[in-house]
Amino acid sequence: MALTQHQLVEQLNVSRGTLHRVLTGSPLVKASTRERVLRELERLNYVPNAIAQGLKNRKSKTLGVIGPATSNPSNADKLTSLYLAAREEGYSIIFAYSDGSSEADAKSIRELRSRMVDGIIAFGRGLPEAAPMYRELLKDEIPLVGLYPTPGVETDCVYVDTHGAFRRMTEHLIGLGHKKIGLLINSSHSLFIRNRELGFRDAMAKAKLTVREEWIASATPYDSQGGEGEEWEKRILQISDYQQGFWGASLIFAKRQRPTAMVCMTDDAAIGALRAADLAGISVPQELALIGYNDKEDARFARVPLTTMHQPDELIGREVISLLTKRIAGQLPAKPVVHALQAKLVIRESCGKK
Amino acid sequence: MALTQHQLVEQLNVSRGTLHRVLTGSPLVKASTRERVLRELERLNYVPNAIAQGLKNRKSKTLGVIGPATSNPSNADKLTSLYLAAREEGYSIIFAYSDGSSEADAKSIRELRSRMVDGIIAFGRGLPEAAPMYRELLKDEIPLVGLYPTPGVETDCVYVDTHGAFRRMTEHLIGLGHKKIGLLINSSHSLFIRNRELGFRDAMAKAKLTVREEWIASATPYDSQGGEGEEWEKRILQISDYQQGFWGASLIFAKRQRPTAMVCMTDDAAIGALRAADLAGISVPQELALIGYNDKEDARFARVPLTTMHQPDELIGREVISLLTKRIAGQLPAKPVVHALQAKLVIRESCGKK
DNA sequence: ATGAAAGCGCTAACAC
DNA sequence: GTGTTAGCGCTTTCAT
Repeated sequence: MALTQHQLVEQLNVSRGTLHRVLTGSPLVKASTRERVLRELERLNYVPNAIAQGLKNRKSKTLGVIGPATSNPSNADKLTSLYLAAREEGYSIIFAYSDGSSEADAKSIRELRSRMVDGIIAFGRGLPEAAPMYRELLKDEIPLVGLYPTPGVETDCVYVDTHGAFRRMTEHLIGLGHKKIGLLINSSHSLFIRNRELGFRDAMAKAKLTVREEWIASATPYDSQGGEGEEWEKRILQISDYQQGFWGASLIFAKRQRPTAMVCMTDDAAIGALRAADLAGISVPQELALIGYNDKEDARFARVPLTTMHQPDELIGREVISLLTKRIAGQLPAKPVVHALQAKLVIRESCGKK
Repeated sequence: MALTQHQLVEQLNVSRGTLHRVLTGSPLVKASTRERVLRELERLNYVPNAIAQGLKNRKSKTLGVIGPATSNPSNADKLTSLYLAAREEGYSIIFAYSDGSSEADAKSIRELRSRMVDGIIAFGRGLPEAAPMYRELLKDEIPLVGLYPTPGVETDCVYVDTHGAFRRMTEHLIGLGHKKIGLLINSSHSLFIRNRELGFRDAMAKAKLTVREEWIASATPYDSQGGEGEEWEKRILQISDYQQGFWGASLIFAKRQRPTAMVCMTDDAAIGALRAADLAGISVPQELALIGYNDKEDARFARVPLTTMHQPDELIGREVISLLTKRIAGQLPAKPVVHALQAKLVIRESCGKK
């Protein structure tokens, strides 16, 4: 069905060598031959067989994407920008979704290795549990770039500095005069989440403000007191950020004393908190300032438009692909490159105008 | 680096034939040999080279996904379920995002053809403009299943019946006693959108209710009166559903007479309308009932939890893959299979409880 | 400037 | 029950 070079050679009366030279733009071809061949190629709509090329070159020109790349709009945007940047460089993307469990990861890794991907991009949340998988990949010397640092894994990484972001969010609130500041977070052990809390605590400490633990709502599955490991992480993931925000905030509102501001894990959590505040008759931002994270579109259209942090998702794709292709080409020193990008504060109404 | 059968054969003291027979589970191998080989395979962590297999078998065991597969949470969910179902069948997914413009489509198609995908899944919105691309694919006899019917294209298709869904949404409102019903829609020429309006009009006609055109807000780019073609579609896409809902509703609220209920294109549009209502001091659902479509998580957490339609996104993946693999295997009659799934009404509060 | 031929890792048909 | 071999479509080296 699809045209092969073999068939082409017959039709065009040239040798495979010449055909190949035309195809690769080598100058060692007579201009008239080149032109004729090119014209025919166009007419016959020849598409080279990337599978055969891959086998021969031992480079498939594909990149694998592993992890929960579609689990939220921000990740989905990253995936899109990854694809666009990869295509510029002649790479295709093999999508190997994984919910982050080790069986799912293992399956995906096997799949990608079998497809001879030239490199892998790992969506992850910085869970220590995921380290063994990454290490296996590194052992095989497959170029790997992470979208969040995984504790105990030394690899290339392009990520948004959530620690710094939450520091700045908290500072924003402090700058607005708030002293009684709460935090809506969850009890995941992922760095992705833990760093948010650390950023918050850092800013509070730096401003010599005391952190009241009762104002930290660390959402936890209803029927349990705490836990760890994959099973635990999975259960946390099952509670949506909205719910975490809603119940977390409701719990805090029930205390004798309330904070005047809350730093929220995500926009969704902030929107959940906003609803809880509405229901409790607490006005935002007058009685309670709320700051979110992600700048998803919903943030702008929340009942009170959310002040939040915007992540440069579009940029991430470019950075990752640029790093990964250089790594594949062996143009990078052995030492892993870690590239932190900064989120940007977007001021809207949920902390008061200004 | 990666182990090949050639190397394996040396280490294991068996022939390629026997190795292959073990690998494919053929019974024509002495049990003891099989066991020994299997054990070694495991120990050495052999992963077959899918590229070489693909070249040899002339089946890459990959499926291409084309179109805006990450552009909204519903599509992203479909992509995930597609991946999971495909993996069950031994297929990998090549992700070829396209915004739906013909250049982007053409690039993606070329990419997928070059990768020898065994089949293609097309995310699309039922735009007549997209027909030529699909037809090119069909001409090459690449199995193709669409996720929405494209006018003028005869191909396998698994989709959610939005026409019926909007009929039922409207009927729900009518059943609640509403007679003055508006519609928030946009001016895309895609079937994906047009069918919603048709469903609405059908239900109104059937109930002998007059459709007041002034209550139909058909969002249009600000600086223009109408248009068509790719450029037009692209501009509409740039206006978010929230904005379309917000401005569309605001426009309707400004009329001398207002509807008592509105059917909204999507949940986001409904949330936009809800905000417009809040700002205009119109209470939902008492003065205005609002019904959305998609049941995205935001719908449940809107200020007034949205009554909406839930799409079986998880199911779609299975259906599509099942259809596509059968088509690839030649187990289907030539006549395209079109499979419409039904969305389900989810009653919450935005139309009044009940 | 052009052509011929070997081989990437795998499968399958055929020989033993 | 096991071994051998030709070739899938392409690239690349070497010869002409």
